[in-house]
Amino acid sequence: MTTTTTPDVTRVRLRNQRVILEAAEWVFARHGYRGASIQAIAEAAGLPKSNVLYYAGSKRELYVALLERMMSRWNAMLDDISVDDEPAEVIEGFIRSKMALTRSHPQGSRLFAAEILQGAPFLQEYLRGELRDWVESRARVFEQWAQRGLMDAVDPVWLIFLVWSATQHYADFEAQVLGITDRSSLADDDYRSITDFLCRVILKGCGVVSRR
Amino acid sequence: MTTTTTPDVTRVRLRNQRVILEAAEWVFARHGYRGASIQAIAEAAGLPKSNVLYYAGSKRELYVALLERMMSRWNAMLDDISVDDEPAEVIEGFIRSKMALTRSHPQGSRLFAAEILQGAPFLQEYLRGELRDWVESRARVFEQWAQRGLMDAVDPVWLIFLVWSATQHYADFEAQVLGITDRSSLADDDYRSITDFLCRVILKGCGVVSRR
DNA sequence: GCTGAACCTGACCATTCGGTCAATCCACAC
DNA sequence: GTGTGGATTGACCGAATGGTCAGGTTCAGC
Repeated sequence: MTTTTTPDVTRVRLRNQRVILEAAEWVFARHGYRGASIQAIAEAAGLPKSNVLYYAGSKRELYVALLERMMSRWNAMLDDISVDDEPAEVIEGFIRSKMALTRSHPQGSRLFAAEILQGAPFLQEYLRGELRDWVESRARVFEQWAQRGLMDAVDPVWLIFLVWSATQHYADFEAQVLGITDRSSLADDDYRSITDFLCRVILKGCGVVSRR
Repeated sequence: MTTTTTPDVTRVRLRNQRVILEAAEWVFARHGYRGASIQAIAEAAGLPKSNVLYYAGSKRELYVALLERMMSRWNAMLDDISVDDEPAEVIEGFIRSKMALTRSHPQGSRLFAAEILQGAPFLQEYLRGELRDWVESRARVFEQWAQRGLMDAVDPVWLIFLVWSATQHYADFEAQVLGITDRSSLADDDYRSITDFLCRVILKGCGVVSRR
């Protein structure tokens, strides 16, 4: 079984790494990179501080690992589209997949928000690289749709930001949403209601017409 | 030259308090409550740490003072409306005033975001109190407008959150917006373009009709 | 049951944290 | 001058920070 230099991937290793990542995501999302302490992460994970550092290496490595995990989830969502696709389907799918990501990984969304809030020191490259390319390629398709009269001629970049912000909100500002709506948590029904609302308003607001 | 109980020594006091508040808002917005250090605030203000504490009292007092300043700006924006008002005017004014707040006080917006991200420990009361009341009173008006056929029957609370999130985004996620759009800052023209986009899409998306 | 690698962790380190305090500075009224 | 009261700040405190390390335990493979 033993083959390379990397330590054996034991069951206990996987379990501890998972526990540590979950705890760290929670603490980093709540308090940001600087505000998070390894001691707090260790307590959330139910492990001694030394044990956390044994697996994580360092605070920075742990943080970067979490960002990379979240970025890979983002990338899995960023499918490509073609001008021949159906605008309504694409934009609705865009909203729904982004909302699903917010719903399934609220901690990761908040971690991302905290990273951007501090000026995105670890994500500059990603933002100015592949994410920008993805936005621009989508923007070109939206513009072509507008030229063909399939939707209004709105700025496609602002439209993308609108979808991102409107969905992201329910993770990042959850405390505000819960406080104002007098809930202790958002249920599946709430998310369905919000998603339907956003699809309806944004599609109509952009004048998206179905080709069918 | 006024010679009452407060001599012009207060000028020094006011100046330092202002400088400290600005520096603290920047650091707190970037790193959150825990992640911000008084030393960092002092350096940003160009003052010794002791001097910052002399005026601020404590880290907590400084943070609370900043939150209160930001909340008073929020409240100044939260005008009341009546069912007899013009829906298009009210909602457009709502979007524009929120966007203006984002534009004029991005640091304060980010501070607010960081506070919510950490679970709003200092703002629970405000969120569950006057802000909730304001949202509910607005929501009732929106519902009446929908009953009268002046706009679509969308959930008014989700609509309010949509406006908040879409505008807030350009302060909180500024680093992302700048990275993706390849800008070094957002100009007045950009803000005008974004605001017009949001008014157009959201008004149309809610089916707001003018009574005129 | 032996062995070695992986796992675990209390003790420790230098630095930074929020905060205190006494000494000093300084502008102005007397 | 001299007193006065706020403004200033370096020195200092105990606690917490990220990180290291030595010495221990556990356990699978032989």
